[in-house]
Amino acid sequence: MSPKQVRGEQTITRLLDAALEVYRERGPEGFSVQAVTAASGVSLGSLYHHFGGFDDLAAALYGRCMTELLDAILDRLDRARTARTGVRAVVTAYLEFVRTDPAKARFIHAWAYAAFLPARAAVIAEAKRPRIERMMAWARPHVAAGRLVDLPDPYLEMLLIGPVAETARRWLAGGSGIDLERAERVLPERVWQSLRGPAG
Amino acid sequence: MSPKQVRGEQTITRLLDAALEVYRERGPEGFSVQAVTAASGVSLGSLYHHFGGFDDLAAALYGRCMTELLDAILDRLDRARTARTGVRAVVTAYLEFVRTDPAKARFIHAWAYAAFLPARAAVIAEAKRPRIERMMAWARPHVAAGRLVDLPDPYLEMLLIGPVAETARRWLAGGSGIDLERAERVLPERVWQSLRGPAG
DNA sequence: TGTACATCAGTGAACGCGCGTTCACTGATGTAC
DNA sequence: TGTACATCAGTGAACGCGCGTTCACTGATGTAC
Repeated sequence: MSPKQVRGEQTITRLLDAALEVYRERGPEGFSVQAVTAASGVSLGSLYHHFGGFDDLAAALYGRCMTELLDAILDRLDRARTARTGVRAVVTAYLEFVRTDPAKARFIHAWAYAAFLPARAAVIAEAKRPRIERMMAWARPHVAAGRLVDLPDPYLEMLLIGPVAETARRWLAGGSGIDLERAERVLPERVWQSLRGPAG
Repeated sequence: MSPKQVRGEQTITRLLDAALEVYRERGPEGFSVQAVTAASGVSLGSLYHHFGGFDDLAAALYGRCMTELLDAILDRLDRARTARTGVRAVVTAYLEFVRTDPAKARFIHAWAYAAFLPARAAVIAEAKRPRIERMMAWARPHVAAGRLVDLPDPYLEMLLIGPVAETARRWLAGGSGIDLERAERVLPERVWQSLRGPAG
């Protein structure tokens, strides 16, 4: 997890790449150490040299996927000028990410639940916090100006992410008549309506 | 799963009760056939007499929990007179359910993801469909009158359930500064804002 | 520049544990005449 | 009402598979003088 040589860094990358690939192709059932080592060409012992256990590898992959998702969102958010376009950008970026890379999205959603144990929850929160914080920092001036509703951060986040996260989950679970592109057209404005403040 | 004697019905109930209890006390890690048989006092063979496999038992438990949740919501919805109070009732009822019986809520959220396999997804959808349909039937006249926004059913559902589901998930995962009672005060009105139509 | 040593990285056979599942069986309940 | 038979329900020891993990080892890279 903290290699001292470049070679080690590369091995870790190869493992995480292979892990995602395994998950993409065989789903949660086929996601195992043996499958990952086979797919990566890295030996079992080497995997254990870099990770404390298989769960740590999964946590690392989760962190990587989550970081990508949040960065994709933040990238869009930075270019938004108004409160409304900002909110819409977040929703759109999330849905686009899911559509573009369903495997990563699926891993994120599936794995949030292995995160029941407090120990892992902390690691995960650590990866997310600075980026969520940036999102909230973006919101703050809009809240102050009354363009966004004045709520404690977590509830703002839930309203912003809830509908898209649920939509993603349903779509990833298959069927259920959800079309992501339609969601991209329909949801952003509605989420904005839930978040606009008295001056918005 | 379809017993021909009352005795069988009782055994199934005992198994499902025990399964929930095991899940409540030992979490997903400790959720196993052996644990369930031990907790229920029902023998392994008997469990397999009634269920095709352990997954089927889990699916049955999921169905039972989900039904309870949806019924709790529908019960509140039936007593709502306006579009606004209806939307608020759904949000409140969901959060109350989570607060009252976290184990059931946790099982629902955790298990929605074992449902990746199409076969099980169908079973689950079957349990939910009539009740979701009732929710949507409630919405339809309000949509027609312009009091609720005119969206295809799935997206309406996502906007209605998304923020609460995500809130529940976070709260169940522990920490993250979410207080359910505060959510009950704050979210309903915001969800309503996202769903109100031009005449609402 | 060369050598000796320490640390990091990688190897893969072997292991043990716990899981879901099976199976040959006994006991209880229902049914037909 | 009593008896014979069929089906349903329940039992628990035993099994095998696949999983994550360990470990004694070799090879590669970095460092000190």
